[in-house]
Amino acid sequence: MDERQVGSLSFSIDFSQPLYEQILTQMRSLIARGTIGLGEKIPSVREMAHELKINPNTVMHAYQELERDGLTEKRRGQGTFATTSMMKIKQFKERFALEYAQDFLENMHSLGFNLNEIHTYLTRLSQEKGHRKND
Amino acid sequence: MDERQVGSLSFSIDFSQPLYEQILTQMRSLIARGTIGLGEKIPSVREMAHELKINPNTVMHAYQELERDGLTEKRRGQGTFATTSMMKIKQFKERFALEYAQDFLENMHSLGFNLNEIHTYLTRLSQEKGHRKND
DNA sequence: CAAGCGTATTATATCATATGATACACTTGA
DNA sequence: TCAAGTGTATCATATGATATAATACGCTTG
Repeated sequence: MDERQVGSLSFSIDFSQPLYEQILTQMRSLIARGTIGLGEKIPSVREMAHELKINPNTVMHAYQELERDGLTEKRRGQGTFATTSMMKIKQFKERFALEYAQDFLENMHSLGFNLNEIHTYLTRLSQEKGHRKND
Repeated sequence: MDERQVGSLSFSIDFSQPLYEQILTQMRSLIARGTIGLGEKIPSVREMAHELKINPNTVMHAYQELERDGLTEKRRGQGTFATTSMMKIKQFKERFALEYAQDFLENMHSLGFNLNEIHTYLTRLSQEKGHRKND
């Protein structure tokens, strides 16, 4: 694992996943959580590539996905910016939360757990971790 | 999507995932849920390959993972059998349930949801689906 | 108009995935 | 005994995703 700063942002890069997916996931989180504010400029393709020591094409790949997610808006000659639409971020979060929850339910179901057991399991796990700070 | 019978078992194969992963996931589920009983013989590598119209090597790949999971035992010259150990199945289920739950919590967390919101979300979703039969 | 943007193209390399063919060692039942 | 059915191993080959590298174009701003 490798922790790198790009401007005020921190990215952790390893080899467990495709590089563009790691950038994508972490940028999504930064925007969804509001660490990057509405309309705020995000690092340019070249800057990201240089700071993370990876190829600009790889960063491009991630940035194009962000655009499809509705989380960013690109302005030619200026750069890439977080969306100014709170609604788009809300929609993104709803969409992915739904997907994550469905996948989770489906996975647990395929192991033979029913809804009661799934709830019990998640409650137990989240209580174990529950003494961490709220955020 | 393509639904195929292998002996008394049904497999659905598409191109959304690697073939060996689809076999692996579905075999895991069949054993974890008890559709395939303790010590029961599972289809041979060649039979699976023939019925699913895929390469034996691809089936082998999946079967070797099942072995590592502790869900099957191979007997040279005889075939592959579901484990006779209820304990191993229980351990498998615990391990994956933990992994699925942790991934889910982490994913939701990265979207900015806190534990309360996660629970609310999952409850809402499982209630929507809740009128399906228990199984 | 230079510097910094996103974008496009072409080439190359590696790895995971999948297929195909063949062969070997083992077990069972006829 | 031996044929048939097992798991296993080893080649070769093909494709797609991932990543790098180099280069160039069009747009925007100071």
